[in-house]
Amino acid sequence: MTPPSDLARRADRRAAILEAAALEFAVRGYDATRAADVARRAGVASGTVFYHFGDKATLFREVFADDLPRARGLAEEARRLDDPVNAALHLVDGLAADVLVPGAPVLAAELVRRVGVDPELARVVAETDRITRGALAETIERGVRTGRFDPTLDPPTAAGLVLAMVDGLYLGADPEHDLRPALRRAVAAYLRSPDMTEEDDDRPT
Amino acid sequence: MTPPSDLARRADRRAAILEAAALEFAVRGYDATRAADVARRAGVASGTVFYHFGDKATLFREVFADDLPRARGLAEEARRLDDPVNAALHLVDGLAADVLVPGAPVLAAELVRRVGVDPELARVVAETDRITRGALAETIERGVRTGRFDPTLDPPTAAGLVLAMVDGLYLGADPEHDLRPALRRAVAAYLRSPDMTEEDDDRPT
DNA sequence: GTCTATACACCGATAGAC
DNA sequence: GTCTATCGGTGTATAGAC
Repeated sequence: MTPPSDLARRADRRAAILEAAALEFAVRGYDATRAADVARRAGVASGTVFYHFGDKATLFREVFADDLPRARGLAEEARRLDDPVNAALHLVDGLAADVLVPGAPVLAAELVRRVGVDPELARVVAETDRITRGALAETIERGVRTGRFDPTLDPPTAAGLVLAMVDGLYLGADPEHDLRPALRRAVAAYLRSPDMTEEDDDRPT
Repeated sequence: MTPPSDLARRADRRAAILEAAALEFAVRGYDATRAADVARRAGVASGTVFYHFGDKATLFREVFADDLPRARGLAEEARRLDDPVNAALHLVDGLAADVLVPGAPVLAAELVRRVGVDPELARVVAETDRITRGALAETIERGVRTGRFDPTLDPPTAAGLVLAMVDGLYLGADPEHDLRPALRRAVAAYLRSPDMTEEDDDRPT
């Protein structure tokens, strides 16, 4: 259980600020979110935010800190799935997991913009992208080789397109209509070998 | 030719400011772009920017002023194409026309964010979206009815997914790799009736 | 570690000369 | 119509008390 109080308290504070920051960034965007807003929502003073994170840019980066390990895990899982169709759809499901969380469109949009401004953030995002893109391209290549996918597909290009589809879902994200089932279907149709007319590619999440 | 000098000069100035604004917004984003930046690039004084556009929010909105008429024109063209496949791909081509212009990702991201902040902008974007989405859904419905498309497709949902794909292309936009050909292929594969194994859907831009 | 209070920089928008 | 000059509002980050 490790020493309870102080270390845990510190982590709690950090986590509270981080959660508040994610929420505020997601509704107001980066610039419009003031440190005071985050502090109020987290129930701390504005100075405390800076004590823990140094500056606002770092706070924003930390909101996305989990993405990289998550991407690694997802890539690993995909590699373990024998069927390329299942593997590709598993990647898509994992990447699109958060599309319906409120504020996702704004948060995604802000991420795109901040990447052009914050080189450290760009580095992390590029690495995450490299892993995801690699896993997807690898999966597609596997499908092409085994005849399950359209042999005229260029795996890196196809991977790029599938990733773009997922990104697009984040932008439009309407909580009323979950487009993820349609996305699965479209991805499957795009990748599938043209001569496999009938094939069941449904799979429970 | 209409009276040359003053009226034309005014329009030129406006256009110059608008072009400068689009460029600046596309690289720095909305908040980080100062009126002075736009003014400098346009070769005018900062006060002149406010004289022509009133405030920064209006300036940003005006950058997208062309989108609505463009959407109307595109929808009209699609309606005139008999073949649903050609019509759908024509819409996709038109919507994705600007993916490769430098700064497109940031501009697209900023648009998403500003829509949540500027109700007037939201109104215009919603109207543009309504037109595009309607034309696409209508086209898909036509394709389903005539047996060219997958009969299990729900036209509004499918339209939403196709629009999301296009949006996704704007986000990732890498000038090195034009994903639009892959997009055309994916859209065609997604919509196409599963029992039409062999079909030529290529068409010059 | 966390708070309060504030210094300092910055930028949108305006006023008024030309 | 366009410029120069400036003001007011705002928000990051820090300094120092507790």
